[in-house]
Amino acid sequence: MEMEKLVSLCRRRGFIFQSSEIYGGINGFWDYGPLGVELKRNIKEAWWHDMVVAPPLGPDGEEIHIVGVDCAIIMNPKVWEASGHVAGFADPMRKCSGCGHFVRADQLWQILATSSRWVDSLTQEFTPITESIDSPKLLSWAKNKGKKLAPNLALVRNPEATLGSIATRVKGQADARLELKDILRYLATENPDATGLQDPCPICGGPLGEAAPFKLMFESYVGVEQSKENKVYLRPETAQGIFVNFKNVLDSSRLKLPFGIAQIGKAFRNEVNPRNYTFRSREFEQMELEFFCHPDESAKWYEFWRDVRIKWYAELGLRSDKLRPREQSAEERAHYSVGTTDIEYLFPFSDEPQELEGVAHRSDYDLRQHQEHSGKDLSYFDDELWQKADKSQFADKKAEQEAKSKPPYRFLPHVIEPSAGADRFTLAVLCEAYTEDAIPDEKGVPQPRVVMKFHPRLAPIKAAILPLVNKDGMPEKAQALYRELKPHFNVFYDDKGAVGRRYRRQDEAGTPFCITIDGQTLQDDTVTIRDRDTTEQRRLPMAAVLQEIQKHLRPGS
RNA sequence: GCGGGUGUAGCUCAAUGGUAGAGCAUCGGUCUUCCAAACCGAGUACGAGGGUUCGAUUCCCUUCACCCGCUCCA
Repeated sequence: MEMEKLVSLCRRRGFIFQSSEIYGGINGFWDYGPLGVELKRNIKEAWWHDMVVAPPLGPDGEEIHIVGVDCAIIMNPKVWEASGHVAGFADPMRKCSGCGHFVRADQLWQILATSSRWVDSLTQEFTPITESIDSPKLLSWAKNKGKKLAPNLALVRNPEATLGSIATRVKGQADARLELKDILRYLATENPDATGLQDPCPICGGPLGEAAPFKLMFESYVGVEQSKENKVYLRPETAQGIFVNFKNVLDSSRLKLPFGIAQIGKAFRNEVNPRNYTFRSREFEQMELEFFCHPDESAKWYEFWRDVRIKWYAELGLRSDKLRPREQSAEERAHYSVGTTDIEYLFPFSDEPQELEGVAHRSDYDLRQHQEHSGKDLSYFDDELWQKADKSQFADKKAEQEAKSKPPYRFLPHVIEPSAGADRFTLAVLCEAYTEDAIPDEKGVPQPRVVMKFHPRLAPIKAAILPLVNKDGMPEKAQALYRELKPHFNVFYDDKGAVGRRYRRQDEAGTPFCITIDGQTLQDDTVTIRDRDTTEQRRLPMAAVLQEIQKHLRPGS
């Protein structure tokens, strides 16, 4: 399936529009239309229901307790210092004046040494490159391979001047062994007297500009004065709102470990390059659970939530051959994580599966960070264990107090975080649902059809009520049924045009059931119910329609 | 951010330095007995800004958006 077809359908039927489209749009922002908002709401509600209202039983068959919060998008900026986002999200980047490429300043020399094509080529021909400066050979490299691989390198642009300046400079220190770094800087500089030694771009060899912070968090100001003190950030993830409220929730809800706190909400990241429709947006919605547990049990809960989450996607219709869990390697994991599994989906726009959700074992990293930065105690006291403890082992009150303040009685819980992207799952559901097939017309000739095969729980419209023709009392019967169903779920009434056309319209909207009122309805109050995917029809009493449809909307169905 | 490509009606696509067309879709009407029927009628477009020109949708510049590749993706 090509993405353009899906994008076109989403626009045509009102699933997704470009934000501020009449002004030419804005890169990385999207609006959900009438059908899209229902789809995404159903996704969020399914998540909330299946995670918060009625979570599955735990690994030992025990009940799991999860509560929700809804935190402000703008928080005290210290939150983002504690979480590491201010540092991590403002990496100094250097821009190449040749090709415009950005490179992280702190990784430049590592990238040059290991993954720059032109440096590779250079080091292969001059092994070891640091032994000597072989001018004729460098000149020949510059005129051949260099021309293709590093067009903006000083050595390539202006070999004579560059080699000349190297000769002068290096002469004075003939015995000094030059590091690769020094060589590359010489090769990148035409006129060191004017510019000083320059750092080359790993892509094209052009000179890099000064390092400047590249802000990945959106900034704003609280209050009218745009001063440094008033600077705030739009949250880049919802998780931190949960961590900083850990104590509040604990103190107000009588929860005991293990338990979870869930949140669905918007988050913002100033992505370098939003791409692939809504997949990488600058404003997006997350569905996050922070599950707090005893450190000794964290591995068990990590595996539990990972498996629960994979199953959830499969149940809501993502095909297992396109869905895959991928355990991150130790090098790939964030520094706080003891284990992370990405749940990935094979989108049509990519050859590689892309992340829908990350299930991360965050250990006690976040609570510890906030405890240190805020100076507030965020530890958990295991009252139950303390009650059971043999107090006679303590010499005096002081020893008792001492014991109470330490593990196993008092400790920082570990956290398992299943963090899902609502927009990404919505996109995956749209991709998965999009189907082209053919169904026979009145003459039996197969006609192409586009049908969105949503799981009934997620479908924006659950049923359409269609009078076969607009006469003989059929519209009245149909209206009565429409009014009966409407309070329970989204129903659509359509009496325009031929019935076949109306079926096709509902197919594109992904409506799982079409109820048709025909001549027989007038005689015995039965109607036909058409299955979207098979187009087969069954006849059933009008009075049984509500229950029949509801049967398919129940969680787990 | 760079390189390449694309911007004309809701969609798919024409034509043109001088009044912008079609098919499908949409809406209204006639009709109606199960999978985009027929007929009649209607509305809707040159992404934005600037320049050249008597006149620009067409040529030039800038910009914005989208697609592909590179890059980025705590």
